[in-house]
Amino acid sequence: MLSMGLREKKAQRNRDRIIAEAMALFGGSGIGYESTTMEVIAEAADISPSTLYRYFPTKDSIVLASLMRNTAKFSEVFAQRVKELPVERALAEAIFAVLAVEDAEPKHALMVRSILSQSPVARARLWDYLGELQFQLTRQLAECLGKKPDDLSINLTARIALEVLMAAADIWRDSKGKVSSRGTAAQFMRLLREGVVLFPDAGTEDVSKGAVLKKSTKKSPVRKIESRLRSR
Amino acid sequence: MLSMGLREKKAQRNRDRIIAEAMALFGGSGIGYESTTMEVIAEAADISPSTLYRYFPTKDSIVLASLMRNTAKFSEVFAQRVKELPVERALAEAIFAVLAVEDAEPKHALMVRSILSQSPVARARLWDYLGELQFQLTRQLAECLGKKPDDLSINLTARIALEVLMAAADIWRDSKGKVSSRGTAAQFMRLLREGVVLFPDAGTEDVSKGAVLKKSTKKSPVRKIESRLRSR
DNA sequence: CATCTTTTTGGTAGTCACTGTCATTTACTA
DNA sequence: TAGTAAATGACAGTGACTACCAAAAAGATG
Repeated sequence: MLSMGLREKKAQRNRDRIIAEAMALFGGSGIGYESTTMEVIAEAADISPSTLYRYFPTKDSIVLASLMRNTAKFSEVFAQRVKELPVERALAEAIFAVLAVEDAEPKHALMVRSILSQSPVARARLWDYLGELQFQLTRQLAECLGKKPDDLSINLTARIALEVLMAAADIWRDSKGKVSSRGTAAQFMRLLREGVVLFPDAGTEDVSKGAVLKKSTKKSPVRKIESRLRSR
Repeated sequence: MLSMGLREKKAQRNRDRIIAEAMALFGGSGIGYESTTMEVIAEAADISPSTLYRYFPTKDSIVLASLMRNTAKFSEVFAQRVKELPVERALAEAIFAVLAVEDAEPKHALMVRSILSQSPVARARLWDYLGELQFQLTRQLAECLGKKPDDLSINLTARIALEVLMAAADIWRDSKGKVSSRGTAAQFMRLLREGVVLFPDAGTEDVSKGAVLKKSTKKSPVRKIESRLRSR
């Protein structure tokens, strides 16, 4: 019961075969993402279109399956490293780990990026997936630091971490693999550490008037609560 | 010649009518995004499907047109304010300006967000649009600060600014409009200013070995702002 | 091994977003 | 008023994706 039966083995074989054939058709020496129909993919993988749709409900899910093999590293590495390292180090290493995978297989990574640039829907899926990653990371960070998941500083940190990851990958892709993505990420981290952030340290109050958080009441004369809330 | 002829007037009327009818059908008391076919929209707007496709090449472009009316404020306000204010203030005001528009029309904003959650393709378009915004902002910032557009600190600043904008909007949406988006944005800015950023100040080099960028040889002054690292 | 059940597969028909073409109508112009 | 260029609408596709049903394959049971 524990070992895979003939059924599951076949299914796994089919899944791998579909991804391989599809990616070959999509990028590189193939015919491009848009002009590769699901029928063609099915034919290349020796199954019927119906069955293909049963394995992958949408065309872009094939690309996503390929992409997730890389990004899955993130949460994994972070969860492991955070046990023995300070949070910020674990975060950095998780970022480097994902980028290292892409560095190791530049052809595959560039192909995925190429497909992404061809298909808005694929991009949408990636975005959704990043949202999930962010959600997950937020919870992990909250747990490590003993804060609530809806803490704004946690939220911001998770967002920025993933933004650094994406930014480094973007710049790497734009340079066609010439600049090291890990180097770029390291520079971003240094910039963050040094405080490049361009935000005013005063005067935001008048612009964001009425910016009271949560259930703070409608009592108008409590302007000072604002500063108390934000000074923490 | 300069004044709009009958043709352009009619076209404008059609555009407005299409957007209005479509948005009514998509959200709120309508029948939802997916189940509203282009044919139905055409019928509601009193034109043929062919003509509808001539006005809006894709279904999601109708949503996007509605969304852009808000986000267009960003570059506009920034370009204007940066003339008389320091860059960081102008950036903050641009963010607040966009959020203010959403605050002013919460029903419309929530509807757009609802549609976005229904359609991956619409999300993809929004993402693409954000990419353009980021590109534009990067150039604007570079010009203001006298740096090259491919400067990493510029790149990072633009990304973070838009991330703050999106984050505030996200949180506002998740709270169904209860928390002030401008207040949240202000808090994010404060956190950034105080240096919440969780990144190590040493040891990144060994992980990102070989990560040498153009002029990265320049060793920067080590400012340890990190003393305030969130260790609570 | 034969039989029964469950899962997997393939085929068929349909919906809908979107494209291309072409004749017709409509707004502008000489 | 006639002529031109643009806008429109009808029609016929293509391709992603869905729903449905019958046949084949895998597993369980006698």
